[in-house]
Amino acid sequence: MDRIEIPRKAIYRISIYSRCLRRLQEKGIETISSTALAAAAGVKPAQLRKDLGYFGQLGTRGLGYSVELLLTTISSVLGGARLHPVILVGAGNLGRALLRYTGFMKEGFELIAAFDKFPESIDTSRVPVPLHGEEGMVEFIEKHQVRMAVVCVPAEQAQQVANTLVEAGVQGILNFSPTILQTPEHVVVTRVDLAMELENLSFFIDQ
Amino acid sequence: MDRIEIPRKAIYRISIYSRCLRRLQEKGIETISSTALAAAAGVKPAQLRKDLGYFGQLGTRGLGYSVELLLTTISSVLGGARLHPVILVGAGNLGRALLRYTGFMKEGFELIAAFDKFPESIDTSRVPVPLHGEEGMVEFIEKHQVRMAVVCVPAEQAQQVANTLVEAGVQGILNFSPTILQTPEHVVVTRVDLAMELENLSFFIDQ
DNA sequence: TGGTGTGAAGTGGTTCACAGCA
DNA sequence: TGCTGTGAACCACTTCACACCA
Repeated sequence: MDRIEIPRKAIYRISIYSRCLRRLQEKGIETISSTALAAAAGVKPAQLRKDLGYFGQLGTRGLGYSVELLLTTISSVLGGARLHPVILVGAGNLGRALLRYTGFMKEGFELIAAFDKFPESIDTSRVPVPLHGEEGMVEFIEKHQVRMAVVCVPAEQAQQVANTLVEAGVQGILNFSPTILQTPEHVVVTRVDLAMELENLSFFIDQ
Repeated sequence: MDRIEIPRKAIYRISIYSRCLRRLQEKGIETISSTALAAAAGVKPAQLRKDLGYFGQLGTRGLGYSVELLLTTISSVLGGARLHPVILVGAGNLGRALLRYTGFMKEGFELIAAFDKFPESIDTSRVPVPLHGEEGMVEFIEKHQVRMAVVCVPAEQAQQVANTLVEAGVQGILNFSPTILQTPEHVVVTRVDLAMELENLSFFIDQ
C-alpha cells in the first residue's frame, strides 16, 4: 500500500493544485511549468515537483506538465473518480448552512442525507437533502456504505455521535464541534474549529 | 519580540488546552497533571509540557499545574483579554451562516459588522450585526481599527477583497474562499476550505 | 536552453529520557 | 515518590542544487 507513504500535508497541497489546474484547463491552457503552477498554488516550485513526484514521472523536462494528464492522475489518486457518499449530523445553524452551501460538495462528494436529534423542529427550507432523526442513522450508514461524516452537533454530544458513527462503519469525520474526539486508530478525524482559527490568527497579528 | 518564537502549531494546541481548562474549571478542578490534560486535549504529555514551557515555568513538580494560573497565562498570551473586533465580507450562504452561528465568536472576538456587494438583496433575518455595502468598508475598518476579517466571497472576488482589506489595515484574514490569497509578508492568512478538508479526509480512509 | 527529477542538506517540530524539585 | 522542565535524539517535511533530458 503506497498511498500511506504520501504525507498528509502533501495531499492537502495536491488538492490545491487540482483546483488550480481545473481553472487552467477552463482557460484552455494545456501545459504548465512547476514555477507557474507553484506560484498559483502559493508554494515553492521545488515543493510542487516533489509532491508530484509521488505519482511517478509526469512532467516533460524542458517543457513542463500537461494540465490534462496531471488532472486525471491527481483525481484518480485522490479518489475523485467515484462519488463518496457523505452524511451530516447536527442540523443547527452551522449544519444547515453547510447543507445549503452547495459549493462545498462540488467534486467527488455527495451529501446524501442529514441527521438531527429533533428533525421536526428544524427549518428545512432550501436544504437540498432529506433530514432524518438520529434513530435511523446507523442503519442508513450501513445500507449506503457511508464512510465519511460531517459532525456539527454541540460539543457535549460530539463524542457520543462519533462513537455511533464509527461503530456503524464511518472512517473519516470532519468535526466542526469544539471537542477532541477519541476514536480508534483507523478513523481519521479532521477538526475545523472556527473560533480556534481566529484565536490562532489573532496571535500572529501585530496588535 | 519573543511571541514570534512560539511555533504556530503550538499556538493551535494551546487554544485547545485553553478550552479544556475552561471545562475543568467549571467542574471545580484546581490542579491537573500534564498527563491528564494531554489526554483531554488529544496530545502527548511531553508535547504539552513543551508547549507550556514557552510561557516559563508554570507547573509544580510532583504536583501538576494550577488550572487557574494556566488559564490566565494562556489567555493573556493569546490576547484573550481584550475584545478583537472582526468583520465579515461576503454574506452568501456560508457568510450568513457564520453570522448566525454565534458560538463561533465566543471568546475574545466581536463580530461587529458584515459587508456585501449587494446588501439589499440579502435575507438578514437572524443576522445579529449590521450589513453594509462594500463601498464603506475601508472607512469602517480604519474607524474601528479592525485588524481581522473573515472572507466568504466567491473565489473570483477573494483576491480583490483581500487587497482592499489589507490596504485598509487588516492584518489577519480567515479565508473561506477556495483561493490562495497573495498578501504582503506581514499579513497572516488562514484558509478554511471545506471541500479540501473532505478531499483530504477521503484519501486517508480505506476505501 | 529550460525545466523536470531527485539525492543530499537543512529546518522545524516531536518525542525521549532523565535530572531536579516539591 | 511523582511529575515537571529540558537538552538531546529523532523524525518528517522542506529546500537546495545539480544531473539529466526534451
